Amino acid sequence: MTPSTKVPKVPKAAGAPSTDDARHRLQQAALCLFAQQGFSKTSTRELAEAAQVNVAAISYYFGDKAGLYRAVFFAPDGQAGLASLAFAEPHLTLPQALRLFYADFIKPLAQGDATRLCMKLHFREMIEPTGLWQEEITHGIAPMHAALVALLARHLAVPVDADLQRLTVCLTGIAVHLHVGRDVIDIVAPGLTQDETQLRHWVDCLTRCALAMIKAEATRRAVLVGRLSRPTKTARAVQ
Amino acid sequence: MTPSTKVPKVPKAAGAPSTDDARHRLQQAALCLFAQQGFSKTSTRELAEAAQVNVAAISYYFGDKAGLYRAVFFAPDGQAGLASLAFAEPHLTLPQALRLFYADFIKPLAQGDATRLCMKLHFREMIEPTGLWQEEITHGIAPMHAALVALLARHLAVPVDADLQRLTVCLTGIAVHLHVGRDVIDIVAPGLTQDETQLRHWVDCLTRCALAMIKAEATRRAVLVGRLSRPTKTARAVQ
DNA sequence: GCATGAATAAAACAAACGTTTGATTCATGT
DNA sequence: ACATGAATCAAACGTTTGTTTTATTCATGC
Repeated sequence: MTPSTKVPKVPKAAGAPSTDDARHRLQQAALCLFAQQGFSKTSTRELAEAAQVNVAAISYYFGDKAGLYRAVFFAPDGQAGLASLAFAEPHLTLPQALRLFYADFIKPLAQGDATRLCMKLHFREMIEPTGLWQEEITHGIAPMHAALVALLARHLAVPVDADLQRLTVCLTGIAVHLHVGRDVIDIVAPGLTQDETQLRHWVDCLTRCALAMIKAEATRRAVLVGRLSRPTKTARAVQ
Repeated sequence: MTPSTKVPKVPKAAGAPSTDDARHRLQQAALCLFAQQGFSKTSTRELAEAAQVNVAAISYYFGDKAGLYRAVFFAPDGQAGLASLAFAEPHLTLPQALRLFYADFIKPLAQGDATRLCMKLHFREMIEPTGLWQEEITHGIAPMHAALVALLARHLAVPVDADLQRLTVCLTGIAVHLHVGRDVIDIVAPGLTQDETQLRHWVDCLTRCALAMIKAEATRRAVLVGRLSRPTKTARAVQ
C-alpha cells in the first residue's frame, strides 16, 4: 500500500541482462500473476515461488511489493505497443488511420504475447486503481483520446464538441471492450478470439464499425446544418 | 476464499424489514465498499465500521465475508434493472429495440442510483473473478447476447455467423465501456456523464452508432451476395 | 589465501486479516 | 418474576500478510 520510500538495490547496470536472472524472472512471474489475479490477491510468497526465487529477493531488487508492481507496470516491453500514436499521422486517409489504430489495439491480443498481459494489467488498473492509473491516463490514454478527437474533427471538418467526444468514446469503446471483456466474449461467442485469422477479422470489423459510426455522424451534422440541402462535401469526404 | 459451508442465522423471516436493520445496513455498506474497492481490498472491520455494526455481525448474518459478498451480488435491487430483455419483443422496430436496450444500460449510470453500484460490482467480477461471475455470465449476459444476436439476424434476415457475433460484441461494447471506463471518460472528456440530460444524449449517441453499424453490415452483406446489384431490401429494411 | 560485496536462503518479525468466542443486553412469552 | 433466544459487544483466536534480519554461498580482485 504505502509507496516505497526506501532505495532498493539496483544492480541492473552490470553486464548480465540474462533472461535467467532472478530479477528478470521475478518481473516475468509478477506480470503473469498481477495480470491474472490483481495486486492485492497476489502474495509475495506466491510471486517468489512462481519465479523460483526467495521471498527476500522482492525487497532486495524492488524495495517492496509495490515497487515490483510499478516496475512491471511501467516495463518497456508493454509500453512499446501501447502508446502508439502512429494513426494520427496527417497524411493517412481516415480508413487507413482507423485500421492502424485498431490493429495496434488488437495486436497484443495474440496468444503468447507478453504485451497482452501488460495490457490486461493496465486495464485492471481501471477498476482496481493502485495510484499508477492516474499517471497512465494522463500520459497514455488522454493523449490517445485527444489525438483521436482531433483526427475526427479534421476529417469531418467540424469543431470539437460533446457529440464528437461521445463518438470518440464509442470508437475506443469497441476496442477496449475486446480486451476487458475478452474472457466473457470467449464464453458467449466462442472461437472469436482464437487465432490470428480471427484477430484480422476483428480489425476489419472494428474498422468497418468505426467508419459507419463516423459516416453517420457526418451525415447527421450535414442534415442539422442545412435542413433541406443534401449532405455533400463533409459527408462524402469520409467515405 | 473458502466457500462458506457453515449455516448463517437467517432471521430475515421476522416482520422487521426495517431499513435501519443491522443486516440491511451491512448490505448497503458492503455494496458501496465492494463496488468501490473490490472484495479483497475491503476488510471486515472496515465493513463493520461503515455499517456501524460489530464485526461479528458479518458471520452472524451471512456466515462469512464471502457470504455477505454473495448476498450483495445477488441482491434483488440490482438484478431488477440488469437482465431486462424487453428489447427482444418482436413487435418493436429496430430503432425502438436498440433505444430500449441502451436506455436500460444507461439508466443505472444516474448518480445516487444503487443499481449503478451493483452494476459496477458485476463488471468488477469481469476482471477480478470470485467465482460468481460464471453464474452471472450464463444467467445474465449470455441470454442477453443471444437475444441481441437473434434480434439482428431477424431484422437483417441473415443467418447467425461469426460476423454477426462480432457486430453484436461491438454493439454491447459501446455500452459496457461506458460503465467500465466511466472514471476514465470523466477525465479524458469531462462533463459527459454528469446529469440526466447528458445521459439522454448518450442513449441517442449509442442508438445512432448502433444503427449505423448495423446498416453498414446490411449493405456489406448485400454487396457480397450480389456483387453488382444495388443493396435493396435488407439494406433499406433497417433504416 | 583472503578480503570484498553481491546474491541467495531460512527464519523471524510486527501488523492486519477473517473468524470465533464468551459475555452482556434487551425485548418477549409465560 | 423468570426463562428464552435473538442481537450486540469487546476481546482474542490462529493464520496470512509484507517485510526484515541474519547467515551463508560464491565469484572476483588483490
